[in-house]
Amino acid sequence: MVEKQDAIFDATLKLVSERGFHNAPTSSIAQEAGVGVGTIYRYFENKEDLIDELYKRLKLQLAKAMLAGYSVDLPLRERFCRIWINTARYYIDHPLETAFIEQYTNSPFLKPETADIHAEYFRPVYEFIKNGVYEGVLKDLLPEIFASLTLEVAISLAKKHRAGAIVLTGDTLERAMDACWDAIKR
Amino acid sequence: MVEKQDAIFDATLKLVSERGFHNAPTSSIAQEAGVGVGTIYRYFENKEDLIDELYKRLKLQLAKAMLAGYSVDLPLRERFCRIWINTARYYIDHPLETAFIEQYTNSPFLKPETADIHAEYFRPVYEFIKNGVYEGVLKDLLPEIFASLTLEVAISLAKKHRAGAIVLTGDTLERAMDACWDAIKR
DNA sequence: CATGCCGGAGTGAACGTTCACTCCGAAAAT
DNA sequence: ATTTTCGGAGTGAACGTTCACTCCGGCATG
Repeated sequence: MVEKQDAIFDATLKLVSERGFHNAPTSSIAQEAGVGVGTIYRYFENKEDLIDELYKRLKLQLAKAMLAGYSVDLPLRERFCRIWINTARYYIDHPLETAFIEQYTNSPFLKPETADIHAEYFRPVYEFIKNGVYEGVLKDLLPEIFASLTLEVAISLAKKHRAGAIVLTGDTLERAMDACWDAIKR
Repeated sequence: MVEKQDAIFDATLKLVSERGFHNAPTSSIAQEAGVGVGTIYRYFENKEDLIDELYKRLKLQLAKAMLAGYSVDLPLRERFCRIWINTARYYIDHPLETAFIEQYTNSPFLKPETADIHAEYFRPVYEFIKNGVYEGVLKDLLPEIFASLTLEVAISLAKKHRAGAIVLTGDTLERAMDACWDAIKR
Protein backbone atom coordinates (compact mmCIF):
# COMPACT_ATOMS: atom_id res chain seq x y z
CA MET A 1 0.00 0.00 0.00
CA VAL A 2 1.83 3.07 -1.26
CA GLU A 3 -1.39 5.08 -1.31
CA LYS A 4 -1.29 5.89 2.38
CA GLN A 5 2.33 6.94 2.21
CA ASP A 6 1.51 9.19 -0.73
CA ALA A 7 -1.41 10.67 1.17
CA ILE A 8 0.91 11.41 4.10
CA PHE A 9 3.46 13.02 1.77
CA ASP A 10 0.79 15.17 0.14
CA ALA A 11 -0.67 16.27 3.45
CA THR A 12 2.77 17.09 4.85
CA LEU A 13 3.70 19.10 1.78
CA LYS A 14 0.51 21.09 1.98
CA LEU A 15 0.52 21.81 5.70
CA VAL A 16 4.24 22.47 6.12
CA SER A 17 4.30 24.76 3.08
CA GLU A 18 1.29 26.74 4.17
CA ARG A 19 1.85 26.94 7.90
CA GLY A 20 5.48 26.07 8.49
CA PHE A 21 7.15 23.12 10.15
CA HIS A 22 6.06 23.70 13.70
CA ASN A 23 2.51 24.64 12.85
CA ALA A 24 1.98 21.33 11.14
CA PRO A 25 1.53 18.86 13.99
CA THR A 26 1.40 15.16 13.22
CA SER A 27 -2.23 15.15 14.30
CA SER A 28 -3.14 17.64 11.57
CA ILE A 29 -1.06 15.83 8.97
CA ALA A 30 -2.84 12.59 9.82
CA GLN A 31 -6.24 14.25 9.61
CA GLU A 32 -5.43 15.92 6.28
CA ALA A 33 -4.18 12.59 4.92
CA GLY A 34 -7.29 10.76 6.15
CA VAL A 35 -5.15 8.45 8.20
CA GLY A 36 -4.59 7.62 11.86
CA VAL A 37 -1.75 9.35 13.67
CA GLY A 38 -0.05 6.04 14.35
CA THR A 39 0.01 5.21 10.66
CA ILE A 40 2.56 7.93 10.04
CA TYR A 41 4.93 5.99 12.29
CA ARG A 42 4.42 2.81 10.30
CA TYR A 43 5.95 4.53 7.29
CA PHE A 44 8.44 6.90 8.92
CA GLU A 45 10.72 6.68 11.90
CA ASN A 46 9.72 10.10 13.16
CA LYS A 47 8.58 13.50 11.94
CA GLU A 48 12.06 14.60 10.98
CA ASP A 49 12.48 11.51 8.85
CA LEU A 50 9.17 12.20 7.13
CA ILE A 51 10.25 15.74 6.29
CA ASP A 52 13.60 14.53 5.09
CA GLU A 53 12.11 11.86 2.80
CA LEU A 54 9.68 14.38 1.38
CA TYR A 55 12.55 16.75 0.68
CA LYS A 56 14.50 14.08 -1.21
CA ARG A 57 11.41 13.17 -3.19
CA LEU A 58 10.80 16.77 -4.20
CA LYS A 59 14.44 17.35 -5.09
CA LEU A 60 14.31 14.36 -7.43
CA GLN A 61 11.10 15.63 -8.99
CA LEU A 62 12.73 19.01 -9.49
CA ALA A 63 15.85 17.53 -11.06
CA LYS A 64 13.72 15.54 -13.51
CA ALA A 65 11.66 18.59 -14.40
CA MET A 66 14.78 20.70 -14.98
CA LEU A 67 16.21 18.24 -17.45
CA ALA A 68 13.00 17.54 -19.38
CA GLY A 69 13.76 17.50 -23.11
CA TYR A 70 17.43 18.08 -22.41
CA SER A 71 20.09 16.51 -24.60
CA VAL A 72 23.84 16.97 -24.88
CA ASP A 73 23.40 17.03 -28.67
CA LEU A 74 21.62 20.38 -28.63
CA PRO A 75 23.60 23.60 -29.15
CA LEU A 76 24.78 25.26 -25.95
CA ARG A 77 22.43 28.20 -26.07
CA GLU A 78 19.50 25.85 -26.62
CA ARG A 79 20.57 23.67 -23.70
CA PHE A 80 20.71 26.72 -21.49
CA CYS A 81 17.21 27.81 -22.51
CA ARG A 82 15.76 24.39 -21.79
CA ILE A 83 17.20 24.15 -18.31
CA TRP A 84 16.44 27.73 -17.38
CA ILE A 85 12.85 27.72 -18.61
CA ASN A 86 12.21 24.26 -17.16
CA THR A 87 13.46 25.45 -13.81
CA ALA A 88 11.47 28.65 -13.83
CA ARG A 89 8.33 26.78 -14.94
CA TYR A 90 8.71 24.19 -12.21
CA TYR A 91 9.03 26.81 -9.50
CA ILE A 92 6.13 28.83 -10.90
CA ASP A 93 3.83 25.86 -11.35
CA HIS A 94 4.67 24.21 -8.02
CA PRO A 95 4.27 26.85 -5.33
CA LEU A 96 3.83 24.36 -2.52
CA GLU A 97 6.91 22.41 -3.52
CA THR A 98 8.89 25.63 -3.90
CA ALA A 99 7.88 26.90 -0.48
CA PHE A 100 8.80 23.58 1.08
CA ILE A 101 12.16 23.23 -0.63
CA GLU A 102 13.16 26.80 0.15
CA GLN A 103 12.06 26.53 3.72
CA TYR A 104 13.94 23.32 4.28
CA THR A 105 17.07 24.24 2.32
CA ASN A 106 17.57 27.35 4.46
CA SER A 107 17.05 25.50 7.70
CA PRO A 108 19.52 24.17 10.22
CA PHE A 109 17.62 20.86 10.04
CA LEU A 110 18.91 19.77 6.68
CA LYS A 111 21.16 16.75 7.19
CA PRO A 112 24.52 17.04 5.40
CA GLU A 113 23.97 13.66 3.73
CA THR A 114 20.66 14.86 2.31
CA ALA A 115 22.26 18.05 1.02
CA ASP A 116 24.76 15.96 -0.92
CA ILE A 117 22.08 14.41 -3.12
CA HIS A 118 22.03 17.72 -4.91
CA ALA A 119 25.36 17.08 -6.64
CA GLU A 120 24.21 13.63 -7.70
CA TYR A 121 20.97 14.76 -9.36
CA PHE A 122 22.27 17.88 -10.99
CA ARG A 123 25.40 16.54 -12.63
CA PRO A 124 24.21 17.18 -16.22
CA VAL A 125 23.90 20.86 -15.36
CA TYR A 126 27.52 20.95 -14.23
CA GLU A 127 28.57 19.12 -17.38
CA PHE A 128 26.85 21.78 -19.45
CA ILE A 129 28.79 24.52 -17.68
CA LYS A 130 32.16 22.81 -18.04
CA ASN A 131 31.47 22.36 -21.76
CA GLY A 132 30.55 25.99 -22.24
CA VAL A 133 33.65 27.25 -20.47
CA TYR A 134 35.86 24.86 -22.45
CA GLU A 135 34.34 25.99 -25.74
CA GLY A 136 34.92 29.62 -24.77
CA VAL A 137 31.24 30.53 -25.01
CA LEU A 138 30.84 31.09 -21.28
CA LYS A 139 32.83 33.20 -18.85
CA ASP A 140 35.43 31.41 -16.79
CA LEU A 141 33.64 31.19 -13.47
CA LEU A 142 32.96 28.47 -10.93
CA PRO A 143 29.88 26.29 -11.60
CA GLU A 144 28.31 27.42 -8.34
CA ILE A 145 28.56 31.02 -9.48
CA PHE A 146 26.85 30.12 -12.76
CA ALA A 147 24.05 28.56 -10.79
CA SER A 148 23.66 31.73 -8.74
CA LEU A 149 23.60 33.86 -11.89
CA THR A 150 20.94 31.81 -13.62
CA LEU A 151 18.97 29.23 -11.64
CA GLU A 152 18.85 31.21 -8.42
CA VAL A 153 17.48 34.09 -10.43
CA ALA A 154 14.73 31.83 -11.77
CA ILE A 155 13.87 30.75 -8.23
CA SER A 156 13.86 34.32 -6.99
CA LEU A 157 11.55 35.41 -9.82
CA ALA A 158 9.15 32.54 -9.21
CA LYS A 159 8.98 33.44 -5.51
CA LYS A 160 8.15 37.02 -6.35
CA HIS A 161 5.57 35.84 -8.84
CA ARG A 162 3.92 33.69 -6.22
CA ALA A 163 4.02 36.47 -3.67
CA GLY A 164 2.25 38.71 -6.17
CA ALA A 165 5.10 41.23 -6.39
CA ILE A 166 5.39 40.66 -10.14
CA VAL A 167 3.43 38.85 -12.85
CA LEU A 168 5.52 36.60 -15.03
CA THR A 169 4.15 36.31 -18.53
CA GLY A 170 5.88 34.21 -21.15
CA ASP A 171 7.43 37.37 -22.57
CA THR A 172 8.93 38.74 -19.34
CA LEU A 173 10.19 35.28 -18.52
CA GLU A 174 12.03 35.10 -21.83
CA ARG A 175 13.57 38.54 -21.32
CA ALA A 176 14.73 37.57 -17.86
CA MET A 177 16.27 34.45 -19.35
CA ASP A 178 18.10 36.52 -21.97
CA ALA A 179 19.44 38.73 -19.18
CA CYS A 180 20.76 35.64 -17.41
CA TRP A 181 22.42 34.53 -20.61
CA ASP A 182 24.10 37.94 -20.93
CA ALA A 183 25.42 37.45 -17.41
CA ILE A 184 27.20 34.19 -18.19
CA LYS A 185 28.15 34.49 -21.87
CA ARG A 186 31.64 35.72 -22.62
CA MET B 1 17.95 50.12 30.12
CA VAL B 2 18.48 49.29 26.48
CA GLU B 3 21.33 46.92 27.34
CA LYS B 4 19.05 44.07 28.34
CA GLN B 5 16.96 44.43 25.21
CA ASP B 6 20.11 44.38 23.12
CA ALA B 7 21.33 41.29 24.95
CA ILE B 8 18.00 39.59 24.21
CA PHE B 9 18.23 40.58 20.55
CA ASP B 10 21.77 39.25 20.28
CA ALA B 11 20.91 35.99 21.99
CA THR B 12 17.85 35.49 19.80
CA LEU B 13 19.82 36.18 16.66
CA LYS B 14 22.48 33.70 17.64
CA LEU B 15 20.22 30.86 18.76
CA VAL B 16 17.58 31.17 16.05
CA SER B 17 20.22 31.39 13.32
CA GLU B 18 22.16 28.42 14.57
CA ARG B 19 19.37 26.10 15.65
CA GLY B 20 16.21 27.37 13.99
CA PHE B 21 13.13 29.00 15.39
CA HIS B 22 11.67 26.07 17.27
CA ASN B 23 14.95 24.94 18.73
CA ALA B 24 15.46 28.27 20.36
CA PRO B 25 13.20 28.20 23.41
CA THR B 26 12.72 31.33 25.43
CA SER B 27 14.52 29.68 28.32
CA SER B 28 17.68 29.27 26.23
CA ILE B 29 17.42 32.79 24.87
CA ALA B 30 17.14 34.14 28.40
CA GLN B 31 20.13 32.11 29.54
CA GLU B 32 22.25 33.17 26.57
CA ALA B 33 21.32 36.78 27.21
CA GLY B 34 22.14 36.48 30.90
CA VAL B 35 18.61 37.45 31.79
CA GLY B 36 15.54 35.91 33.39
CA VAL B 37 12.82 34.41 31.24
CA GLY B 38 10.34 36.91 32.54
CA THR B 39 12.52 39.81 31.47
CA ILE B 40 11.96 38.92 27.84
CA TYR B 41 8.28 39.62 28.38
CA ARG B 42 9.07 43.05 29.85
CA TYR B 43 10.47 44.09 26.50
CA PHE B 44 8.34 42.05 24.08
CA GLU B 45 4.70 41.05 23.98
CA ASN B 46 5.52 37.47 23.03
CA LYS B 47 8.09 35.44 21.16
CA GLU B 48 6.62 36.20 17.76
CA ASP B 49 6.86 39.90 18.50
CA LEU B 50 10.49 39.50 19.54
CA ILE B 51 11.33 37.74 16.30
CA ASP B 52 9.46 40.32 14.30
CA GLU B 53 11.23 43.24 15.97
CA LEU B 54 14.58 41.59 15.44
CA TYR B 55 13.74 41.12 11.78
CA LYS B 56 12.88 44.80 11.35
CA ARG B 57 16.06 45.80 13.13
CA LEU B 58 18.20 43.63 10.88
CA LYS B 59 16.45 44.81 7.74
CA LEU B 60 17.19 48.40 8.70
CA GLN B 61 20.81 47.52 9.42
CA LEU B 62 21.02 45.84 6.01
CA ALA B 63 19.49 48.79 4.21
CA LYS B 64 22.00 51.14 5.81
CA ALA B 65 24.90 48.88 4.93
CA MET B 66 23.74 48.61 1.32
CA LEU B 67 23.69 52.36 0.86
CA ALA B 68 26.98 53.13 2.59
CA GLY B 69 28.91 55.69 0.54
CA TYR B 70 26.06 55.90 -1.95
CA SER B 71 25.25 59.15 -3.65
CA VAL B 72 22.98 60.08 -6.55
CA ASP B 73 25.82 62.24 -7.89
CA LEU B 74 27.99 59.27 -8.75
CA PRO B 75 27.89 57.80 -12.27
CA LEU B 76 25.41 54.96 -12.73
CA ARG B 77 27.97 52.20 -13.05
CA GLU B 78 29.67 53.41 -9.88
CA ARG B 79 26.37 53.51 -8.02
CA PHE B 80 25.68 49.95 -9.07
CA CYS B 81 29.09 48.78 -7.86
CA ARG B 82 28.64 50.42 -4.48
CA ILE B 83 25.26 48.86 -3.84
CA TRP B 84 26.21 45.44 -5.13
CA ILE B 85 29.50 45.18 -3.27
CA ASN B 86 27.99 46.62 -0.11
CA THR B 87 25.23 44.04 -0.26
CA ALA B 88 27.55 41.13 -0.91
CA ARG B 89 29.91 42.29 1.84
CA TYR B 90 27.09 42.59 4.35
CA TYR B 91 25.84 39.10 3.66
CA ILE B 92 29.35 37.66 3.73
CA ASP B 93 30.39 39.45 6.90
CA HIS B 94 27.14 38.83 8.76
CA PRO B 95 26.41 35.12 8.51
CA LEU B 96 24.11 35.04 11.55
CA GLU B 97 22.09 37.97 10.29
CA THR B 98 21.89 36.41 6.83
CA ALA B 99 20.70 33.08 8.15
CA PHE B 100 18.07 34.78 10.25
CA ILE B 101 16.78 37.07 7.51
CA GLU B 102 16.61 34.27 4.98
CA GLN B 103 14.93 31.90 7.39
CA TYR B 104 12.33 34.43 8.36
CA THR B 105 11.73 35.86 4.88
CA ASN B 106 10.87 32.39 3.55
CA SER B 107 8.55 31.61 6.39
CA PRO B 108 4.78 31.73 6.65
CA PHE B 109 5.28 33.73 9.87
CA LEU B 110 6.29 36.98 8.26
CA LYS B 111 3.53 39.49 8.83
CA PRO B 112 2.46 41.32 5.65
CA GLU B 113 2.94 44.68 7.39
CA THR B 114 6.51 43.77 8.26
CA ALA B 115 7.21 42.67 4.70
CA ASP B 116 6.13 46.10 3.50
CA ILE B 117 8.95 47.88 5.32
CA HIS B 118 11.18 46.58 2.57
CA ALA B 119 9.84 49.07 0.02
CA GLU B 120 10.31 51.91 2.50
CA TYR B 121 13.97 51.19 3.26
CA PHE B 122 15.08 50.34 -0.22
CA ARG B 123 13.63 53.25 -2.14
CA PRO B 124 17.02 54.66 -3.25
CA VAL B 125 17.71 51.36 -4.96
CA TYR B 126 14.49 51.63 -6.92
CA GLU B 127 15.33 55.21 -7.82
CA PHE B 128 18.66 54.07 -9.20
CA ILE B 129 16.93 51.54 -11.43
CA LYS B 130 14.36 53.98 -12.75
CA ASN B 131 17.18 56.39 -13.57
CA GLY B 132 19.18 53.78 -15.43
CA VAL B 133 16.23 52.67 -17.52
CA TYR B 134 15.34 56.29 -18.32
CA GLU B 135 18.89 57.04 -19.41
CA GLY B 136 18.88 53.97 -21.63
CA VAL B 137 21.85 52.39 -19.86
CA LEU B 138 19.81 49.56 -18.37
CA LYS B 139 17.43 47.08 -19.97
CA ASP B 140 13.73 47.86 -19.71
CA LEU B 141 12.72 45.45 -16.99
CA LEU B 142 10.73 45.68 -13.78
CA PRO B 143 12.67 46.80 -10.68
CA GLU B 144 11.93 43.50 -8.95
CA ILE B 145 13.55 41.65 -11.84
CA PHE B 146 16.64 43.85 -11.53
CA ALA B 147 16.82 42.95 -7.88
CA SER B 148 16.64 39.26 -8.73
CA LEU B 149 19.38 39.63 -11.33
CA THR B 150 21.78 41.45 -9.02
CA LEU B 151 21.09 41.53 -5.30
CA GLU B 152 19.60 38.05 -5.08
CA VAL B 153 22.72 36.79 -6.82
CA ALA B 154 24.86 38.47 -4.18
CA ILE B 155 22.79 36.84 -1.45
CA SER B 156 23.02 33.46 -3.12
CA LEU B 157 26.79 33.73 -3.45
CA ALA B 158 27.21 34.76 0.16
CA LYS B 159 25.13 31.78 1.27
CA LYS B 160 27.29 29.42 -0.74
CA HIS B 161 30.39 31.08 0.65
CA ARG B 162 29.16 30.56 4.18
CA ALA B 163 28.20 26.96 3.45
CA GLY B 164 31.74 26.38 2.20
CA ALA B 165 30.66 25.51 -1.34
CA ILE B 166 32.77 28.33 -2.75
CA VAL B 167 35.40 30.75 -1.47
CA LEU B 168 34.76 34.34 -2.38
CA THR B 169 37.94 36.34 -2.77
CA GLY B 170 37.87 39.99 -3.73
CA ASP B 171 38.64 39.00 -7.30
CA THR B 172 35.87 36.44 -7.78
CA LEU B 173 33.46 38.83 -6.13
CA GLU B 174 34.34 41.53 -8.63
CA ARG B 175 33.91 39.17 -11.55
CA ALA B 176 30.54 38.07 -10.27
CA MET B 177 29.57 41.71 -9.99
CA ASP B 178 30.63 42.34 -13.60
CA ALA B 179 28.49 39.38 -14.66
CA CYS B 180 25.51 40.93 -12.89
CA TRP B 181 26.18 44.20 -14.65
CA ASP B 182 26.20 42.40 -17.99
CA ALA B 183 22.81 40.95 -17.08
CA ILE B 184 21.15 44.31 -16.58
CA LYS B 185 23.03 46.67 -18.94
CA ARG B 186 21.45 47.22 -22.31
C1' DC C 1 10.40 53.00 53.64
C1' DA C 2 8.45 52.91 49.15
C1' DT C 3 8.78 51.93 44.30
C1' DG C 4 9.54 49.49 40.39
C1' DC C 5 12.56 46.28 37.88
C1' DC C 6 13.84 41.66 37.62
C1' DG C 7 14.22 36.55 37.99
C1' DG C 8 12.99 31.85 37.60
C1' DA C 9 9.93 28.26 39.63
C1' DG C 10 5.50 27.19 38.28
C1' DT C 11 1.51 26.26 34.94
C1' DG C 12 -1.41 24.66 31.43
C1' DA C 13 -1.46 23.68 26.71
C1' DA C 14 0.34 21.39 22.86
C1' DC C 15 3.38 18.46 20.92
C1' DG C 16 5.71 13.94 19.13
C1' DT C 17 5.62 9.38 20.02
C1' DT C 18 3.96 4.88 21.79
C1' DC C 19 1.33 0.71 22.31
C1' DA C 20 -2.61 -2.09 23.30
C1' DC C 21 -6.04 -2.97 20.55
C1' DT C 22 -9.22 -3.58 16.15
C1' DC C 23 -10.12 -5.29 11.86
C1' DC C 24 -9.96 -7.77 7.72
C1' DG C 25 -8.27 -10.68 4.04
C1' DA C 26 -5.94 -14.80 3.27
C1' DA C 27 -4.44 -19.20 4.53
C1' DA C 28 -5.34 -23.52 6.97
C1' DA C 29 -8.32 -26.83 8.71
C1' DT C 30 -12.48 -29.31 8.58
C1' DA D 1 -17.75 -25.08 0.74
C1' DT D 2 -17.52 -23.59 5.23
C1' DT D 3 -15.34 -22.46 9.36
C1' DT D 4 -11.38 -21.23 12.06
C1' DT D 5 -7.01 -19.23 12.71
C1' DC D 6 -3.68 -15.99 11.99
C1' DG D 7 -0.66 -11.91 10.71
C1' DG D 8 0.08 -7.48 10.28
C1' DA D 9 -1.58 -2.87 8.66
C1' DG D 10 -4.11 0.59 10.85
C1' DT D 11 -5.70 3.29 14.83
C1' DG D 12 -6.12 6.94 18.49
C1' DA D 13 -6.25 7.52 23.60
C1' DA D 14 -2.72 8.13 26.74
C1' DC D 15 2.02 9.43 28.12
C1' DG D 16 5.93 12.10 29.11
C1' DT D 17 8.22 16.05 27.54
C1' DT D 18 8.78 20.66 26.17
C1' DC D 19 7.36 25.02 25.44
C1' DA D 20 5.58 29.94 25.86
C1' DC D 21 4.07 32.55 29.20
C1' DT D 22 2.67 34.16 34.22
C1' DC D 23 3.24 35.71 38.74
C1' DC D 24 4.98 36.90 42.92
C1' DG D 25 8.90 37.26 46.17
C1' DG D 26 13.20 39.67 46.47
C1' DC D 27 16.52 43.08 45.39
C1' DA D 28 18.21 47.52 44.03
C1' DT D 29 17.43 52.30 43.87
C1' DG D 30 15.93 56.85 45.63
